[in-house]
Amino acid sequence: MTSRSERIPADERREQILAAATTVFGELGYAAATTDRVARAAGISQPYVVRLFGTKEQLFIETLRRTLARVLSTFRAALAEAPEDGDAREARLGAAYLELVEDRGTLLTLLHGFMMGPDPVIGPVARDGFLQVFRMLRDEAGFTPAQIHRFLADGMLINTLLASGIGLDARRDPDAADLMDCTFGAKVADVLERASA
Amino acid sequence: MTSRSERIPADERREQILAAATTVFGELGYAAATTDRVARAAGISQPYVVRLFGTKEQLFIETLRRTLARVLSTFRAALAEAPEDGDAREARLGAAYLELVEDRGTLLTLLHGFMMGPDPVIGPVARDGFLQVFRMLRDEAGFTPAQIHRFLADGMLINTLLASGIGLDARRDPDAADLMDCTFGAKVADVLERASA
DNA sequence: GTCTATATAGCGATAGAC
DNA sequence: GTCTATCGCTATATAGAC
Repeated sequence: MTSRSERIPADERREQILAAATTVFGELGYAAATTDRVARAAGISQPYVVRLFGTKEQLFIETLRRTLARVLSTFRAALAEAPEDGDAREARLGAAYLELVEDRGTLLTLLHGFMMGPDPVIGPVARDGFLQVFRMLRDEAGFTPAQIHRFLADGMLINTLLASGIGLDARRDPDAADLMDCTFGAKVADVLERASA
Repeated sequence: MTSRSERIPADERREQILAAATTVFGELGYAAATTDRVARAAGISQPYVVRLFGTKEQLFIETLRRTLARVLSTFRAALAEAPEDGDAREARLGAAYLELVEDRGTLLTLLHGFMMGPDPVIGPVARDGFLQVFRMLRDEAGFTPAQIHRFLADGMLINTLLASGIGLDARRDPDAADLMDCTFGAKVADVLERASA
C-alpha cells in the first residue's frame, strides 16, 4: 500500500483505467463523472489519466467502445453454443444479457452513451454502437423483426430498472417488488436486485 | 425585444422556467445542463432562476415532478375515453405515449431522472415517479402483468431511440431505417424521426 | 511511467441595486 | 420582480520534475 503507484506497462495501465472508468461512468454518467474519480478508482493520479487518454471525452469514447465490444462478444459466445431453433436462440441471448447485468457498469455506460445523442462527437459514436448491436441481432442471430423488437425493448427496460436502482426499494416497498415481478418475473428480479447493491 | 425582461407574476414566471428547464434537462441531462442555459431559454438572467428555485437540484426535482404530472394526466385522459376491453385500452395508452413523444423534453427529462438512481436526493424522487406510473398501469388501467411489461419495455425503447437521435440517421443510413422499422413499424418510426429533429 | 504543482475556465450561488 | 457584479469552488488540462 505505497502512496506512489507501482510502475506498470502502459497497455496494462490503460486497461485498468478503462475498467475503472466503466464503473464510474456507469454510475454517474459522462458529465457528472470526473477524471479524478476515475483516477482514484484506478489507484493513480488524475493528471496521469488525462496523460494516457488525452481528454475526458476521448476516455469516455474508448470506454464506450470497450463496453460495446464486451457486449457483442458476450452475445456471439452465446450464439456459438446455441441451437438453430429461433426461440431457443432468443432465450439463449436473453440469458447472455443477464450475464451482462452482473457487471452493471457495462450496460449503464452504454445506456449513458445512448443518452448523449445531442453531443456532436459522442452522439455519433453511441448511435454507431447501437447499430452494431442491431446488425448482430439481424444478421448473425438471425432474429425476426418481432424478436429484435422484444430483445431491444426488454433490454432497455432492464437497463432503466438497473439505473434507477428500484431493485433496492423492493425489499421495503411492496409496489417496487410487484413492479420487478410484473416486468420480468421473480428470477430476473432477483438478479436485478443483487446487481443494484 | 428589450434587454430587460418584462415584469411578470412569479407563478407565471416559474411555469416559463419549468418549461424551459424541461427542454434543457431533457437535451443535456442534469449534470451537463446549466442554470444559465435554462435562464437563456426562458429569456431571463441566471441568478433569477436560482432565486426562484433555490438551487439547481430543486429546479430539477420540480421539473421532474412537472413532467411526471404531465405523463400521468395524459394517460388518465386517454383511459377516460377508452373502452373496457383490455386490448383496446392497451392500444389507447400506446397512442397516448406517442403524443408524449411529440414534446420530447418530457420523456427525456423523465429518463434522465431514472438514470440518476445513485444520487441520494434525486434518486428517490425518480424511483417514486416510476412507481406512480406503475401503479397507474396496474390499478387504474387494469393492465395484466404481461401488458405492464410490454408497455414499460416499449416505452423505454422509445425513450432510448429518442435520446440517441438514431431517427436522424434513418434518412442516410439504411440500417438505421431498418432498425426503426423493425422495432416499431413505419408509422411510429415516422413520429420518432420527426421528434428527433 | 508517474507524480506534484498550477494555470485556466465554467458554473452555482450570494449581495445588493433598481 | 429582475438585474449586474462577483465570489468561491470544482474540474480539466498543462508544465515540468523524478
